[in-house]
Amino acid sequence: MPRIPAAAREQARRRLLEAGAEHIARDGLERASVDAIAIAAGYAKGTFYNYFESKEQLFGEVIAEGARRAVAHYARAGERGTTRQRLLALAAADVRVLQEEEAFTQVVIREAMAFRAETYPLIVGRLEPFLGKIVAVLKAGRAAGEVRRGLPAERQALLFVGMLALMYIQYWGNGGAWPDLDDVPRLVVGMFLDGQGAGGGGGGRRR
Amino acid sequence: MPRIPAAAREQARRRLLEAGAEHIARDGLERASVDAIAIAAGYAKGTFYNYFESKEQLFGEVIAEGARRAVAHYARAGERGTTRQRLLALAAADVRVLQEEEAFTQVVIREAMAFRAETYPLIVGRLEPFLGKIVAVLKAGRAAGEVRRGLPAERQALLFVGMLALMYIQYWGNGGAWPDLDDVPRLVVGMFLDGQGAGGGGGGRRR
Amino acid sequence: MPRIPAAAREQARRRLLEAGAEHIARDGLERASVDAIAIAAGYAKGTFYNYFESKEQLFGEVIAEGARRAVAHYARAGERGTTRQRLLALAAADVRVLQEEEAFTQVVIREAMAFRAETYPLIVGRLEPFLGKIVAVLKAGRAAGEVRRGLPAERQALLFVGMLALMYIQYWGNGGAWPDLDDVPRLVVGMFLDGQGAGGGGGGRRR
Amino acid sequence: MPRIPAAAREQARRRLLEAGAEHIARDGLERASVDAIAIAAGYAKGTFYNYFESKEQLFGEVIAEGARRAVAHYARAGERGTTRQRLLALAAADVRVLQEEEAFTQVVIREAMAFRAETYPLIVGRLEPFLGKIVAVLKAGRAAGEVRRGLPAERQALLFVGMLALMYIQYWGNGGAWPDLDDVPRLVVGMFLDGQGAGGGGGGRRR
DNA sequence: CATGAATGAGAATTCATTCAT
DNA sequence: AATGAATGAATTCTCATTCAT
Repeated sequence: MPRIPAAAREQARRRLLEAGAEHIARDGLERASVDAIAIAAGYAKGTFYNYFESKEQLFGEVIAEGARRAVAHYARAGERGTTRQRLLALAAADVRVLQEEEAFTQVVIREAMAFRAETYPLIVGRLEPFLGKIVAVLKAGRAAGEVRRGLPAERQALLFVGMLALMYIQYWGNGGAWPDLDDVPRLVVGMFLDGQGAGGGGGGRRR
Repeated sequence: MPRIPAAAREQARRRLLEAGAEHIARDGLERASVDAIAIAAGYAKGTFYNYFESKEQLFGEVIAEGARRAVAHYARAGERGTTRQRLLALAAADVRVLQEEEAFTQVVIREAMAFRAETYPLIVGRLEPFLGKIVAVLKAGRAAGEVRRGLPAERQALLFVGMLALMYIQYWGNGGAWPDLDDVPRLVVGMFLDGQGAGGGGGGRRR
Repeated sequence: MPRIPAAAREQARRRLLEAGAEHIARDGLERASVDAIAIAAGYAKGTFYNYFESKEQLFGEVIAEGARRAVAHYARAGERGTTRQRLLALAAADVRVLQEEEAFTQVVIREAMAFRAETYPLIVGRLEPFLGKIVAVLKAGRAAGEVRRGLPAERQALLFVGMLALMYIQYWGNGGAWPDLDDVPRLVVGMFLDGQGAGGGGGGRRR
Repeated sequence: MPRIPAAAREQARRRLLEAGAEHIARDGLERASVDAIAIAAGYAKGTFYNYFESKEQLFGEVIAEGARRAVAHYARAGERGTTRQRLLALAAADVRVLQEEEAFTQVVIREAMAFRAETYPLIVGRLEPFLGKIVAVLKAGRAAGEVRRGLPAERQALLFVGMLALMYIQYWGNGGAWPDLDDVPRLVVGMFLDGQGAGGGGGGRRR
């Protein structure tokens, strides 16, 4: 097994994946063209098929890769502190993923929101590691009396990531005008734990 | 000028609109084919173009019609009671729209979540009447000390509908397994006002 | 036979014919649409087919009508004087036709110039009456020694109308800038009889 | 990058261009179908679009190519002799173009005669080189007293090519029966310089 | 491996023509 | 007679995928 070729091969694949993510994020799966992706990656059309079986397979890989990259960020977050602090850390990690891998994140979120029976479980599956972390934090929080028990922790975790996604959608939808990405963790965690009713804890002070 | 045609014409248009909503909801705008829509409506391909200028125009009309039908439901909701009660009524109205016009609602939500710069403002515009109602309730709630003031009421309203959409997405995404649509108003309003932290009211009173 | 209906019918037909000539002149046979023609004539699409079997048939009728109207003008021209004078009168009659029936004339000339084996004989046939007049003049001219005998008079006549058409084409082709239509008879007859060589008469001074 | 392809590609393009010229010459731009052209060239429909952006672009290229091929023939004609001899040589060169590139020539002439504001200047532009040659000959002829000065030389040149076109149209219109193409230069130059009046060399009675 | 020419299924759209009212 | 809704054949153009070099 030649060592360099394997690396070279991996690099070509990576470039195609990145280009694919960008095009699919910008144009959607249908409109993104294999030709344009290959060229953006610096290859000719035919080369694409040396690395991916089809456009759909690329799409799956983009989602997988997006999830993989996210997990790397989550790994070091949410370990310590109160439930609120740990959730803030997880949300901040997610925002960092968005900032560093915007195209991949957009593809994942857009597809998640398309709630197509074919891809929805796939995506939930991919998000599993992140969700798992959140669930762990929430369960600890429930044990500590910091989190309500009305819903299963797994549902709560889905709501949490859903609220993150809502923020991103707003952010993308109005061209970055609101919210400031740095505010997102505080906003989401505040919303998630306290709600907008007047009863709860201290909503959103400082940042 | 024929005598019945005005009505007949309207009915044909309606059938195409319904079929269009269903196909676009199921397949997305790109994948939905004019041919299939026309046939599903009981017409030949060419007939479609006697009623709509293009697939894109149909899409716009589907969204407009979806918004129109929704508004009719909202009209009678949210008039009286505490903020919580009024929000429950508004959410219930939205759920009723979903139940009665599932395809139209799916198209609107899916497109809203696709956050495409071209359609996002359009959709927000269409939702204006509903948002307006929510904003009014929230402002009254803020005046009564029942709603927090950390965010502008308009942002809060967007979060509220966003959370409704999240529920629908879950609902569609796992084939109707959860949540039960009848629970959605309570879930969303509870989440929106109280959050999942342990501080607030008693989370889930059953129904 | 009801008298008025017959007249009404004739009038409807006439309006469709005029509208047809204009649209075909402007857009060409392919691009001209039956729908647009009918509407321009003040009728609905279907009515067109009460008067013409098809768009192609309309086209034939437009050509026939164009020729018919032209003949009416020629009828009174070219009767007397020298060959040159008589040709001038015929050319002037032709120019008058152009001015009064521009759409019909354009259709006829454009189609003649498309030299399609299917329509070319048809058109030549339609032009027969005009050509006949010219041939008569030319034959008299040949007898009088005013016209050369190198070619059959029929060929000469075709050249003569061809040269008229060339002038019209220039006229239409550059938006009416040149030649002035009033100059056309003098230009064409001068060209036809004298050529541009230096031998002959004095080309073209004033008019 | 393949080794031969440059040549192969050029050849494919050429075949499509030829087929396009033939179909457009026979059927006109509207009626000619991309599908039929591709098949006539020995390719599948889609291949056409690897070489041309649209049918309209092909059309433009056919005209350009027609002009290009013509210019090559003109290059060596009309250099020496009397005005009559030089015009004969130019006309002969044009006839040779017609014979060798009949389809291209037909397209150019048909389109020129359709006097459409969009293409007319284009075509006149393409003919520029040929017209320039004629103008040069005519100007020399005027200086030598062999050509009349009634019209600008540029107009005279247009008349000259117009008369050539008239001959071709007759030729095509009646299936090649008349005139014999070899006679065309003599016919056209005779007509152009001397006209059909009886004066011949010197016989022009003025008016 | 890379390339890019060739392919052909598919999609949108147009429009002449028919025909029931 | 007039109407205009319905039709479907035809056309242009796109693009994922294959494959010979």
